[in-house]
Amino acid sequence: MKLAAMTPMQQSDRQLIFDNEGIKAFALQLKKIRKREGYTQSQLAFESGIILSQIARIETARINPTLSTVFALARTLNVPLADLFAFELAPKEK
Amino acid sequence: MKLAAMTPMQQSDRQLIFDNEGIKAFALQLKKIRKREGYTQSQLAFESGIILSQIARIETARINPTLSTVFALARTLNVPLADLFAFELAPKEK
DNA sequence: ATTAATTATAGCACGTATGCTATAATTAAT
DNA sequence: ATTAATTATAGCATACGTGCTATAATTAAT
Repeated sequence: MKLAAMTPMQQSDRQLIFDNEGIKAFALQLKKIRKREGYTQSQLAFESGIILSQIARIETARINPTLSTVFALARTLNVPLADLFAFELAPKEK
Repeated sequence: MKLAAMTPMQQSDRQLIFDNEGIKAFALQLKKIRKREGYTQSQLAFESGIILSQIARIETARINPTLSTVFALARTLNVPLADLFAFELAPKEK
């Protein structure tokens, strides 16, 4: 029996967005600033309350972090938010 | 019978962060820039692909948006990311 | 005052961010 | 070469962001 026959397997038509380009750019930016400020992932994790594995996931662009997470990192690194976002997004082609 | 007796009701000890202050500041900033750029929520929704209700939720600081969402908004509004984050977070007290 | 436009709220389903814990892989130090 | 430190990966449970649809509330226009 074919698997498809028993499992409906209907995928959602609705698409969530994962902005690969932006997420990668942010990952780089965070890593850069973290090092610039002399933090290891481990220290940053401890002081910010964001778990280490999560910081690694962010810096390797595996996930799409929330603002609260980013805010916690910026606060700990003691840098303006704008610093973490000082990179260019490719403009939307219309 | 007491409700507590039948339902375990054990809440997770783990705490997720919702940075109320930051989320509120971002909400204001988005609203400000959206208007400055002459967009209604509805237009912004349509062009960015972010659903209207979601934009309202963001501007009323009900949710903690993801970076991909913010990136989509910045792209549509055609403003640098740093603009959306041009506000101060209260420094972390240690 | 009515009507239209805009913004806000509500509830649901689904996907995924996060915390947690453990381990592997990589890099730095000795 | 070993050891230590740092970073990356994995799998799970839980919370919650997002899309979707519908409706209410508010504000602007006539």
